[in-house]
Amino acid sequence: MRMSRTAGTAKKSGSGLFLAIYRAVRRIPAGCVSTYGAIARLSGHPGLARQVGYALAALPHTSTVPWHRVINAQGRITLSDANGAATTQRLRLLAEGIAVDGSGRVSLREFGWKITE
DNA sequence: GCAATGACGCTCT
DNA sequence: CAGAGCGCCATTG
Repeated sequence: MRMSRTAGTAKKSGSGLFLAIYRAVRRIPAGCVSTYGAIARLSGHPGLARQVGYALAALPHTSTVPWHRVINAQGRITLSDANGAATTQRLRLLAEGIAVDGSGRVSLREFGWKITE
């Protein structure tokens, strides 16, 4: 595992939750998107969908976690967008071949990650 | 230890 | 499909 522990706040928090979430997000194959609830569930913490977003929010730039592939169950990009992160995510998804409309909506029906492994 | 917050999920309208 | 309300739980002040 890459030293993603550089997650400043996350590393200090010492909660395995963050690490578990990061691992689940990394599990997402390219060209697919997953939901916070799914990540929480895959990470072994069902119901902690909110904390998934919290963990990603604390995610450092040095991390190789494809957080942009994580969206809400509605297939919508819900981000604080304090620094234009939402825009970044939209661009990244488009780069992955994922169709995102002007409202930041993605077709989970088409790109929603399906555990096929 | 309590109160407030948040990149959420689900149901109803 | 869009909007509003309620519930869940960990992190932070």
